[in-house]
Amino acid sequence: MRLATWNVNSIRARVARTVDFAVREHIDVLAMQEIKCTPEQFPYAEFEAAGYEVVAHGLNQWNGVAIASRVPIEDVEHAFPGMPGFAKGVEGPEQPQEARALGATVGGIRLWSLYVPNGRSLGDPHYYYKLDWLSALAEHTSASLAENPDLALALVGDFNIAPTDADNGDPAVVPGFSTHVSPPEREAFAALEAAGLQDVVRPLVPTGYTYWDYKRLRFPRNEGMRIDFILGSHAFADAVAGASIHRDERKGEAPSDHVPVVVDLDLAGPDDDDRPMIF
DNA sequence: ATGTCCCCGGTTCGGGGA
Repeated sequence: MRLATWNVNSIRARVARTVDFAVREHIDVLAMQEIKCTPEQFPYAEFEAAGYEVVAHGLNQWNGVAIASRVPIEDVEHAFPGMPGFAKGVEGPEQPQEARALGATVGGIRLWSLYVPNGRSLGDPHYYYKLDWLSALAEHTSASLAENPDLALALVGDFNIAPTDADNGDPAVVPGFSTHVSPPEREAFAALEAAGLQDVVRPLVPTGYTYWDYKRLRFPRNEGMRIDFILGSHAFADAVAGASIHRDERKGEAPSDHVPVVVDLDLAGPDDDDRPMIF
């Protein structure tokens, strides 16, 4: 099975590109972030014509997450337990949850398509929201794996954190002044690993960015960031047979500012490979 | 160069977000 994650930066603006990629790369399950639409607005027809079922979670023009799959999508959740909410100028527990997490079981994997809050700037209420959100995510991960240590759990998406200095090539993102690289954010990312997850792509693709700002020629200069990840439990990681970061998807007409991250999985069970066999 | 791109409201532009 082939699993991908991609912050598409508006699915309506990029549906042809997104489906073309999924078909061309034989993606079985595609987790998307920043669909920027409601389920009513989602362009289902293009995905269905290519053989994908879609579950979408979006509340308005902001955020939004979805999963497209060629295998059945089951047990959908629109937030993980304990997920904090946020609203500008609103304090306390009455803050509404945003459309940043979509959980589903696909092909025996418990999958979360995640769009971690950006943080905006150090000290901004959104920055503390980001840290709280990640802390709750680590709590949920710990609880899930405590209940079933052999769960094939995958947290995928845009984490909005560059875990190491090598993951930041954007000269505007300055340690000490910028989000994405601050010690608390990196500690929050490490806490996900401590909860029982590992970055299954980095051992196979040690270098490379997944995002380049639209501004200031960041892509031609290759001044990007590695902020999109596939984190898996040991049962998931054991099935990983390959990985790739599709840098070319940042090229051409009207690209997203992020590119797809892909893993190939060797899963137990019946042959789920839809590619033609060649002898 | 606050340098781009996307959404919305309700319209040819400003605001918000990343």
